[in-house]
Amino acid sequence: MITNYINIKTEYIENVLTVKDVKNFNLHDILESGQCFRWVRNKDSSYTGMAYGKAINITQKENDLIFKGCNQDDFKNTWYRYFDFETDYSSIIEKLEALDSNMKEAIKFAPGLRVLNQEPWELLISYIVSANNNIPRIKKCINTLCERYGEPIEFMGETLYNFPTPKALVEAGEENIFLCRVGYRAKYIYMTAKRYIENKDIFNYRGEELKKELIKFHGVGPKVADCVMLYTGLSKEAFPIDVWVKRIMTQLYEDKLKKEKNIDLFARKYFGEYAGIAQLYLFYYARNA
DNA sequence: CCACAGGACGGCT
DNA sequence: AGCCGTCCTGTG
Repeated sequence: MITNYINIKTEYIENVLTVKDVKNFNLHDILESGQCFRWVRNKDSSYTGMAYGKAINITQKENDLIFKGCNQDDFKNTWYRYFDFETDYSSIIEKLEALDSNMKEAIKFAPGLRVLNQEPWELLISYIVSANNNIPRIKKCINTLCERYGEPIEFMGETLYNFPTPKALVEAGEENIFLCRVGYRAKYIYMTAKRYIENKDIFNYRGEELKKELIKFHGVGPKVADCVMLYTGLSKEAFPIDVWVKRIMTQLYEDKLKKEKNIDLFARKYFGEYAGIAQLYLFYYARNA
């Protein structure tokens, strides 16, 4: 069974869905780019993970993506958007490459990167955990929270876990959250879960208004707010600035930054509506090149 | 044992 | 408004 979507086409046989001839898509780079923390790489190089309550196993073979344990509705309703297939990266790359040779080089290093559309609540907590923390430990903390307070799901002979609900974290309490080795962030996580239950509608906001609302949560500053906005797909203009991005931006755009010393403002003017995508290329390039 | 890495907070000026 | 000590854990 063949189905045509905007930008891609898929083939479906017995719970295996193949996306054919993908362009600007590298599964490994996308899932190891620091924007998500819960995907597990298997020995056969496939990735297993969950989002929006659905478990999946994905393998990339050249320009084909093989989704195991995926029916056509799951792909249409969840994974098509999760992997941002609705966005035409070729045209965005063309625009960014036209800006300068720095962008050209960063994109050339990992042209298969994409910004995922992840779940807002999960990202809010995940990026509170990420503050003042490194990626292996962030993953460990989040996995522990999921194993202890998330709903278990059986998938291809193993047990996966949904991300804990706000209610589950409130019921766990600050002391038990602390035992997941999140350190002083336990208080932030607990308070955020409580506040989120009262303010579930915040993700109806967009842009600067959403950022202002996000920063009202304890443990959420400008960087965390930008990450949540970008990696949920709620704002592709958000430009999260961590030490790596700050380092590479001051290095690559030294002259241009003399006029506009606020990196965030400069980036949003310079990269425009795709600042967030530019950030991902630069971040990955700065960390791995 | 110590130094360091990683953002937000809160108290200070 | 900006500066800076503190928070916790893992690694070298």
